[in-house]
Formats: sequence, structure tokens, C-alpha cells
Amino acid sequence: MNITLRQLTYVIALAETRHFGQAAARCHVTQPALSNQIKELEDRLQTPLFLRDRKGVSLTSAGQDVLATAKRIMAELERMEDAVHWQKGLTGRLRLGVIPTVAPYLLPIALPLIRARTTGLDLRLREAQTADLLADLEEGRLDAAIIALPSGVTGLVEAPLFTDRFLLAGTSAQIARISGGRAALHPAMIDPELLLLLEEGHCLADQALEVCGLRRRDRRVDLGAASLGTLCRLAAGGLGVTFLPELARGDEQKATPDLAVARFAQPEPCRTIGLVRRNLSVHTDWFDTLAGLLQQAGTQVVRDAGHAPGT
Amino acid sequence: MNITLRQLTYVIALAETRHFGQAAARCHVTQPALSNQIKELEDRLQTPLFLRDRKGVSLTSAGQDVLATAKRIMAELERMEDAVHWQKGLTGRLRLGVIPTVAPYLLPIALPLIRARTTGLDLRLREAQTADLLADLEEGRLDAAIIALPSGVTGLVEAPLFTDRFLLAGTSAQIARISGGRAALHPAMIDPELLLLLEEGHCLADQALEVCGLRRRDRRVDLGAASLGTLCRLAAGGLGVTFLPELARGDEQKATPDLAVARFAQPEPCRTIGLVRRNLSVHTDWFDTLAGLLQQAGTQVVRDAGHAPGT
DNA sequence: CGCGTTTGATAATCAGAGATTATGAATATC
DNA sequence: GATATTCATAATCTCTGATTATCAAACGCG
Repeated sequence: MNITLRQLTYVIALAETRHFGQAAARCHVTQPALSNQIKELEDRLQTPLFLRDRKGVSLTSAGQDVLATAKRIMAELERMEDAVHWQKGLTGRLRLGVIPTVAPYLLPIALPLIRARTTGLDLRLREAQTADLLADLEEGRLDAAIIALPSGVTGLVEAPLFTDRFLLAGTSAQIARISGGRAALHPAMIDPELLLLLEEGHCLADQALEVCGLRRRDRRVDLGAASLGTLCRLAAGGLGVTFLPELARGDEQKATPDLAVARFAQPEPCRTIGLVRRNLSVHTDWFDTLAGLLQQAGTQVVRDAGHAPGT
Repeated sequence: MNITLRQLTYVIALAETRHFGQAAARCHVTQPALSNQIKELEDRLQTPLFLRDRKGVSLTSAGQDVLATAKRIMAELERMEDAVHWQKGLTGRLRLGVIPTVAPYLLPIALPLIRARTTGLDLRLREAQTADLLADLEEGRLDAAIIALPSGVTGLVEAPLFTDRFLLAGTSAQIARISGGRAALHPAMIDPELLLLLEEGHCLADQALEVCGLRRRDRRVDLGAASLGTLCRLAAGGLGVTFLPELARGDEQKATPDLAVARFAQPEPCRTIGLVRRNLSVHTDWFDTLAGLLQQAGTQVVRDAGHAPGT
């Protein structure tokens, strides 16, 4: 008998669970099947790889070597499959993650563009916060993600798409009070107690705080709205002011006509929206193509927002 | 279906033979078996890996990626098997190569030592010239080899065993003529036409020439004896003189009592005999153990030779 | 201590992956 | 145009690797 990849996957599962039954379940086989394959491999190598005694399963030193090799081989295979898949261009299954403060504004414009430029693309979208998306990317559950740059993670390839300026949104009265009659509006002029934020985890909230030179725990009340839409409605109700990315302005002002919006003075605070992927595959045609399409969509949305009334 | 190692080995075979039938033969299967597995893999990756047209089989770019990955994985596996095997110490099958000018003199002493120190060691010896041994090492057909250092090959681990001085052997008359009454004997004093050498490929012949500052094509007649034993008999017959490694002196003088032997003046020409292995496995206990035993045997043989008569 | 529970090994059986042989289609060769 | 070569396809068979059932050892517990 020769060593098989199946045996190596079983070794990895068993090393991670340290339990034959659980390892078998993870591999979607029964326990004897896994036990047998482990035994076969041990016979083949003429060395026990796992120590089975009371109080659990542990790795021998030979087992550790086999485990490390198995993991390298699996990673190698995964990288290869990825490379082969994406070599064919922007086609097949594309699992794309998008942060919630971008998705509803960018995608309605971007998706038709993508559809028009590709054939046979099975696009699967996932909307989640940056940290979740990055974890999914690293674990191979996503092919790419749209987030605010920089990701802060090494081993990712980043492509900047467009710059998204922050605007101040609230009632006309609130905005007038903050600007206090002066022409130039600066983030530092905002009363921290008046600033409405998205709930914890949204990068937009962190960016807003950073722009104002604040930390979240500086604030006494923390509303933590779940979405930009909610936030805008709260702001339009006079409950405070909020940062509104230009990307979202068009939609939100349409949905909440009462909402007044003001531009900050130069240098305007902003975020850079970018596309990121794992640095596994060699060929990046698909990635560049996708980035191009998203860039086109993003700049279009931001430009259209600029023509809206109320600035 | 999942990718299997079997498929990867078939890819490697097919890429190297560029012929389904020959690749199948190399894998010890029939042609349809190989064709099917290649097809399965291509289906799985949803990409053709090989182009079959008139005038042969060639790799697509996806195929090249798969091939490279497959080779890496196979190398990884081989390294792992090696490491696991040798982690158990000096036991199991050990394929040891030895150059011909060392084997018959060192092994009779070394083998009993090795036997006494190990249990269950299945020692397989191969006597061949340096170039063959190094090729076998690199291809994984040998685990270690005893050669004259340096090997000149990167990626090998070398352990020096002992120094083997070169002596001048011939009839007393020849040696007396060369030394010409002077006390100090130097290699450069040897008449090139008088120097007997082993046939092409023996490192000892190259070293002898180097010591004398000669090239093989400087010589008019090239006897090219196949073994040191023959060389000594020729020298004892007055046909010329030869370099005799101290390692071989004891045996050869016993076999050819007429042979006179003289030491060179300082610095005496010599070669360093060493043990080499591939730099694959992590654990080197077995290698160090073996080197220790061989060193012990080698120094003993050289020392005993020094007590022989005739210097 | 007896009893049930958990865990991994073993045995018997079954399904399917992957082999084989036989054959076909396409192209090259004489 | 007959033949040889080469790879693909089809039918069949073999054996790897799955399943279910069961066992033995160690552990927990009243």
C-alpha cells in the first residue's frame, strides 16, 4: 500500500481533535474507517504516529513530522486548485465578501456591470464586518473581499478601488450649531456626545472615532446602530449627527429627505475602499478585472452622490 | 471525487514521457487506467492539463502548475518518509555506496563494527565511482555514501571520517631512482611517463594527477587499471610507480610482497574520506552514529597499515 | 463492587474507485 | 488504401476503503 491523501487528511483531523470518533465525524466517515486508515499509515511507515493511552490521544514525534508534512501538502494542493481555477479568468464560483457600510450602496451598481462583463460567473456574496471577512479569506471560505484599506493583515493582496469621503449628516439645525457660523467645518468641532456611531465592530465607527480623535469609551452614551440607514434616521430625527460616507449619500438622502448633509473642509476625512484576496494564486487576471469593475462602479456612485442636493 | 496522489504521480509520468502508453508502463498500469485518472483530474479541476494533438502530448499552463505542485508534494512525502524512517535510529534498510578504492579495505573492518553496534540493520552496499554514487544519492537510490571529500555537490551533508595519505609504491629500484639519493621524496619528482593510474572516473586517479600537477592528456600511455590491486601488481612488476593510499597499504603489501612503499616528505599528499547524505531528513542520529563507526574503522586500518614493513 | 458509558480495535460485509481487457476513432505511414 | 500508432471509450472485475456490529479496556458512579 501507498500513502494516500485520505490518510493525511485523517491524520490532520485526528491531530486536531485528539479523538478518533470526532475526527471521523469531521471527515464524514465512521470511526472504524478512520482507525483503519491511521493504522494502515502507521504500518506503512512502520512507526506509531499516535499514542493511545488513558487520557486521550497524542502525537509521537514521528506523528508531528507527518502532521506538519500533511498540512504543507494540503496547503500546496489548495493553492494549486485555486490557481488553476482562477487561471481561467473571472468565471466559475466567486465568493465575495463585502462590509455592510459598502454593500447596499456599491453592489446595486456593481453587480450589473459584473454581469455584463462576465459569463458563467456564479457570484456568492457575504456581508459581514471586516474581521469576519478577513478570517474567512484566510481560511479559504472567501475568494476576495471589499473592505476599507488597509486590512492590517500580511499575506493579503490589496487593490485600492476608490476614495470615499466622510460627510457630516444630521438636521440642518444640528449642523448649523456645530459649524457655529464659520465656513470651514472640521471633525474636531463635533461634540462627542452628539456623535452617533454604528455598533461595535464596524470599521466605519472606528474610522469616525479616529477622525475625531476619540475613543469609544470616551463616550457616555453609545447608541450603536446596526446600519447606516438606521443611523441616518436617528440623525434626521435630531438625536445627533453622524458621519455619512459619500458612497451612501445618494441612497440615504433619498430614503430620509429630512437629512441635511455638509462637507468638511480640506483635508476631508475619508476612507479608501479596496479589494483584497489571499496571496495564493499566481494569476491575477480575474482579480484585476474585478477590481476594475468595482472601481468603475464605486467612482460612479460617489460621483452621482455629489450631484445630490443639500451640500 | 477528490484529487489523489495517484493522479499526481500519473501527471508526473505523463509530463515526463509525453506519451500515455509509456507513462502508464512506468506506473505499472495499463494505458486506459492512466488515461482515466488524468481525465478524472481534468474533470475535477475543470481544465485540460494536457494537449493531445497530432505530434504528441504537451502541457497546458494549468498542467504546468499542477505538475510543479505534484513534484513538490512528492518530494515532501519522500522527505517525510525518510525522516520518519531514520528517526528510529540506525535500523531498517540502509543503502550505502562506497568508492572502489575504499570499499575493499575499509569494509572488512567496518562491517563487524556496524554489526556489533546495531540490530536489525539491513545493510545494502553498492560499490561505484563517485559520480555514480552522487547521482544515486540525489535520486534517492542511496541513503549515504563513502567518498573522497569534497563532493562538490550542494545539498549534501558531509561528515569527514579520516585522512588517507598517499604513499609511493613500486619496486625498490624505481623508488630509489625517483628519490635519486635525496632524503625528501616529493610528488613532483615522479616522471609522468612512469606514473600508473586507475582507469578514467576513479577519483583517486584524478587526485594523483592533481598532486603531481598533471593532466591525464599530458601522458602518452594510459594504462588505466581497473583496481588498486591490479595497479600494485603492475607496479611490483617494475612497469612504473603508483600512488597507494595508506588505507590500502596493508592489504596490498600482503598480496604483493615485492611491492616497495615510500612515504612522501611533508606535506604528505592525502585525501579526506567522508560520509555524505542528502540533506532531507531532520534527524541525523543514524548518520552521526554511522560516521562514528566508520571513522573508528578507518583510523584503525590506516594505523595498522603504518605498522607494516617497508617504509 | 457491579453497572453503564466511553473509547478505540477488530471482524464481517458491502460499495465503489480504479484496475483490466477489448475495442473504437483519428491520424500518421508506407 | 491497408496498416500501425495512439489515445478514448465500454464492459467487467478486483480490491481498497467504507459500513455495521461487536468486543475489550478504562472510567465514572451509585
